[in-house]
Amino acid sequence: MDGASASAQLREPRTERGRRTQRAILDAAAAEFGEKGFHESSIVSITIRAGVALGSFYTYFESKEALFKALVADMSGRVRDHVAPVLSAHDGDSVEAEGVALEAFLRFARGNKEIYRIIDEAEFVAPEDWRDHYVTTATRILERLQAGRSNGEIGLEPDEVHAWAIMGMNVFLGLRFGVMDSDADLGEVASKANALLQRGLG
Amino acid sequence: MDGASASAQLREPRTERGRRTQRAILDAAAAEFGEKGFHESSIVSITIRAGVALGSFYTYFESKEALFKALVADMSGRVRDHVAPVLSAHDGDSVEAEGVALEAFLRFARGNKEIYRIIDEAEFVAPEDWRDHYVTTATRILERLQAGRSNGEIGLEPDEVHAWAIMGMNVFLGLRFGVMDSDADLGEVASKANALLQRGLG
DNA sequence: ATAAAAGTTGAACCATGTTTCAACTTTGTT
DNA sequence: AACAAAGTTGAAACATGGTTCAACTTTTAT
Repeated sequence: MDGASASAQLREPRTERGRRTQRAILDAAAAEFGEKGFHESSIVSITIRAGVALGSFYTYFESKEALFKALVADMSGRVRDHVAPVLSAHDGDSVEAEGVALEAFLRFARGNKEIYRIIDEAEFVAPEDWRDHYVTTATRILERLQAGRSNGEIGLEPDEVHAWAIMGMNVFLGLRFGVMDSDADLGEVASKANALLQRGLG
Repeated sequence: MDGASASAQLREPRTERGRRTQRAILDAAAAEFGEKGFHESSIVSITIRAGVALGSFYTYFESKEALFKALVADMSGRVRDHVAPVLSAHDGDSVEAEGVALEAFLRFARGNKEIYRIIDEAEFVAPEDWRDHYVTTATRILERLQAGRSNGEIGLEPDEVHAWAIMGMNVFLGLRFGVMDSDADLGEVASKANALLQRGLG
C-alpha cells in the first residue's frame, strides 16, 4: 500500500520496528477479514493474531474502517499487478488476451481467496472504494477491446456493456471455480469462457 | 414468503392483525436493509419504520439474522417469479431467450434495487442462502442451454462454466445499468449483451 | 551517555444495539 | 358475557467490541 492511498490513516511508521508492526497488522487483518468478513472480525482478534497489543492498532490506523479501506486499495493493486505482466507478455489476438487475463485472474483468486472476499465485501463496507476498483477494471478491459477493435480483431464496436459483461463473467467464474471449488482445471474454465467470447453460443 | 422456507423463524401469525404486523416488519426491513445494509440497520429503526413496538419484532422473528434470511428467500423467489413468466411467454430461439431473461432481470433490478443489494449482501450475512440462490439460478440457466442444445440452436456443449459466465454477466450488468445507472436503456443493454453471447466478439 | 521521538501496552471507558420480559390490550370462541 | 389465545408494548438487562489514554519501553540522533 502506498502513502497516497493511505491518506485517511494515521501516521505512517517512522522506524523499521513500526513498519514491521503495521505489516503484521495488515497481514493479520487480511486473513481475519477474509475468513470471517468485516463485521465478524474484531480488532482485538486481529491484534492477537498479529502478536501486538490492542492499543498499537491505533498507532497505525484511524479506525477499523480505515484499515479495511487500506486493505481494499492494497488488494485492488495486487490483482492488477498480478494480471498486468501476464497480459503484456502475451502478444496474440486481443480476444485471446482476455482469456489470458481471465486465467491469470482465476489463479490469483484461487491463491488469494481472502483478497477476493475483501474486495467483494467492500461493496457494503466501503462502497466508494469498491466502485473505484470495478470502474477502473472495466475501463482497462474496454481499452483492451478498443485496441483490438482498431486492429480489426474485434467484430463489433466495443462498449461499456461489453466491458462490464466480461468483468461480471470473470468475477463469477473466479468465485465459482477459483474460490468455491479448489480442484477445477482453471485453464479449461478460461478456455471455455474464452470460446464463448470468441464465437458466442450460436 | 412461504411457511416452508420460514422454518427458522418464530411462530407464524395466527390472526389477521398478526399477519399485518409481520408484513409491515418485512417491508420495513427490506427498505432498511436495502438502504443501509445489514449491519447499519437496526431492529429499533426497522420497528419504528414499520410503526410497531420493538418487542413485537420477536413475536415473529427469532433474531435479526433470521429476518434477513427470510428476506433473502423471499427476494430470491420474487426474482424467479418475475423472470419465469417472461421466459415461458417467449418461444423463439434459446439464445434469444437468454436475452429476454436478461432484460426482465435488468428491469427487475432497476425497480427493486433494495432486493438486489439484499441478495448480494447475503454472500456475507447468510452464505448458505446466497449459495442456494446462485446455484439454483445457474442450474436453471444450464437447463435452458441444454434444451437449446438438443434443439440444435446452440453450437457447443453447454456447461456449468457457461451458466456461471452468463449469470455473472447478468449480475454485473444489473448492477451497473440497473442499479448504479437509472437512465440506461435496458433493452439496448440486453441486446448488446445478447449479441455477444450469440456471435461472440470475434 | 542522554534526551527526544517513536512505539507499545492493556485496562477502562463508552456507545451501540440486540434480546428479554412481565404487564397490558385486542381478538376469537363458546 | 366471559374466558383463553394471540398480539403489543417499551423499559431494562445484557453483550459486544471499538476507542482512548497515561504509564512504560525501545529506538534514533546528537
